[in-house]
Amino acid sequence: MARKTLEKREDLKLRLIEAARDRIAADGLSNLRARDVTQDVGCALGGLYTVFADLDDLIIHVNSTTLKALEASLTLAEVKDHTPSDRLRNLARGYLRFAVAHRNLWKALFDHRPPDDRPSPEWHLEEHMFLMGVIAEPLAELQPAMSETARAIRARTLFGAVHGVVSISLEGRFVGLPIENLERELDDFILTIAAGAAALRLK
Amino acid sequence: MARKTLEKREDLKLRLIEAARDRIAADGLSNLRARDVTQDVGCALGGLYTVFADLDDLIIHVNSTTLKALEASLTLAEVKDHTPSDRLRNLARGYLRFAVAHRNLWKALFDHRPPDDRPSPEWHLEEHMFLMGVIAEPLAELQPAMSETARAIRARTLFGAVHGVVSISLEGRFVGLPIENLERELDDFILTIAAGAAALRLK
DNA sequence: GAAAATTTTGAACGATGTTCAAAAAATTGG
DNA sequence: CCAATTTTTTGAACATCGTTCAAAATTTTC
Repeated sequence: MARKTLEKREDLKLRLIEAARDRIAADGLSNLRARDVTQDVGCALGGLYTVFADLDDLIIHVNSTTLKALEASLTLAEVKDHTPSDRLRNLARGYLRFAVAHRNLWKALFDHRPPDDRPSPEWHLEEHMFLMGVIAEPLAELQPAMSETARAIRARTLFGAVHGVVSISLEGRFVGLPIENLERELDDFILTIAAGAAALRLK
Repeated sequence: MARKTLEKREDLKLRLIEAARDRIAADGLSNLRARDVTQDVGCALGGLYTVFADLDDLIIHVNSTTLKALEASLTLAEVKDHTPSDRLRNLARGYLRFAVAHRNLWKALFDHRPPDDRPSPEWHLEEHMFLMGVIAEPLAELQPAMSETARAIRARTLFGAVHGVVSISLEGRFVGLPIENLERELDDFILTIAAGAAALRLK
């Protein structure tokens, strides 16, 4: 009956991910401790290493669930029959709101650096790609003349820009500045880019 | 003769900063070890704690020198009698080139997170402000109608965007993509923003 | 030059991720 | 059903950190 043990392993895995997620959400990634999560789920310290390669592996799995939640959040905000500019603005807003609502989990997505000799696995890197994908769509409408590969690069650039703006807004010392102001600033930023893209297209 | 001991302390401080900088530049911030830097300068392990509060304090001083180098690099690229759009593009290029040339030192600027109960000192936070300052200038030309405070926020937004674009370009898996392509992409991005700002100004 | 003050030292401490031999539990065979 | 065997789980032990602090080394004072 190998079935039962497999299920138990999978169950432990899920419970560890959930415990780690709760810990990160509450105290931040830098305060995550192997001893804490194993105690939370009621297994021995070594138990963690029977289902995960190491703590980084566990964190990657937490980040994976966070990415899925972000994906759900963003695709929900997607409305097909808006202008490309509106759609990009909604995506940026959705990203900002998710970051505000799940600050520590969102920060963990980018604060986590796997050790040099053990980079993130391919399957996790690919999970990041959907972010580029959802951006690439409205971008295709905005600049239809662009080649597929150029658009992929541009989508990455756009995501980097939005992420950078959200990051610097939420970290720094400007926290306390009302969310509405951040959102308006981000709206303006996206609007400027969309207007610029449109203007250059006409030239 | 308190003079001599003061000088020696100051000298140790400088040598530790230099050793730490070399270590970070060579192996990255995450591979910096107190035992390594103290061995490099030839003092005891505890010696570090006679001139710095802790390792974070030393890292902050390394980051301070990096910021000064970045400032020198960016102000050098500044040419007053260009169009605002050109000046912003030059700043962005300068930022990208600095990041590429001093990858690990540049990454340390943002990877370093002081512990929750010991945030970065005020003097170091203010060192970041010059980055906003150099951006605010060409921005003032581009959007003269904007209020001072709105422009400060916009400068921060713009820096966040450029930093985000450079970050995502240099990290991710796209490394290996020729610098020229990154630079062209960044140029286009800045150009788009400048064109958008100009277009919206006319409306 | 001896006593006092100061500086430097590095062994020791506490915290942390990780390992692995042994204990516990589950499976198998008769 | 029980004993033998395999598998799983355990947590003490280890290695590696940053940090401390009493003692040694040095410098200053008188």
